[in-house]
Amino acid sequence: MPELPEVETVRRVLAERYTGMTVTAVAVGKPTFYRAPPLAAIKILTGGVISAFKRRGKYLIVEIEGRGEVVFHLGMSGRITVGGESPHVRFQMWIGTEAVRFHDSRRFGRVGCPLPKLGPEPMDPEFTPDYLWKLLRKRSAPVKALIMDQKLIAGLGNIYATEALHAAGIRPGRAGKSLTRAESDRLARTCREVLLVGVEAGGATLEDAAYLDPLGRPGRMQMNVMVYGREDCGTCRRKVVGTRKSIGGRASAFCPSCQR
DNA sequence: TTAAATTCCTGTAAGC
DNA sequence: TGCTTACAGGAATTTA
Repeated sequence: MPELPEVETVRRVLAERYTGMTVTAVAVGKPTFYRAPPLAAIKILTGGVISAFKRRGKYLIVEIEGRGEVVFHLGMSGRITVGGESPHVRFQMWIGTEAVRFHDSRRFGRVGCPLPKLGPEPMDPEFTPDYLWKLLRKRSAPVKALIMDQKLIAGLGNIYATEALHAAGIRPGRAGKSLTRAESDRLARTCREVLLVGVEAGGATLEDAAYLDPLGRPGRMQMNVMVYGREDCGTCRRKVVGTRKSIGGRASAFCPSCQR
């Protein structure tokens, strides 16, 4: 599922290919994909010149010269492709002669939604060890739920939160306030690192809801995954412990040996 | 204020 | 083989 590195990879491909070009036409898919058609988005995009593709957390933003921005969220099964058919096309725009399509089988994605309030991204300057420490020290919620809360930190989903906690040697179910200052500092560093490695690798293409970039290319982050979706820990080879729907209503995994 | 539960939706996999 | 059921996921919304 697309998290920050996957969305960033999509953004880079689109920016490289289409910045400065005109959106010649727009079409929406089945009405069932929308509670209400994204009329404002259609109006902004149609005939507009793309000045930039931006990203905030897991949100992709298309900026149209002199008109404003249109926000996309890929949800968990959302994909953007250049050309490419599927029964799940919910939005498409023609840029030059190419059709850029938004597919979304599970319909958790959004087109033309408002950009919500988001916390800093782990690579932002304001995401300091102090910032994370102040956030965790008074909270009783599981640390994994806290670092996945987009209002607090933007960009981490289940895969990267799981990996950051593993790299920091912290169990996901621990209360935020149970972490020591040293653990919190370590986690601040690993949150940033896993995302940077993810971006560098072009995202993670795992078996479930496999992510591909707009040109159909897989990412390479799965090579670096140590616990998420694995049977054995990539560090010590011991059996990974998985729990379902336990933390923040989501499945969790950790290595009982590396994460004390 | 915070935390937990519920909702949305469908492809996939497991079980009978 | 064909059917039913449970479950995964992000974020908005509701309830406690």
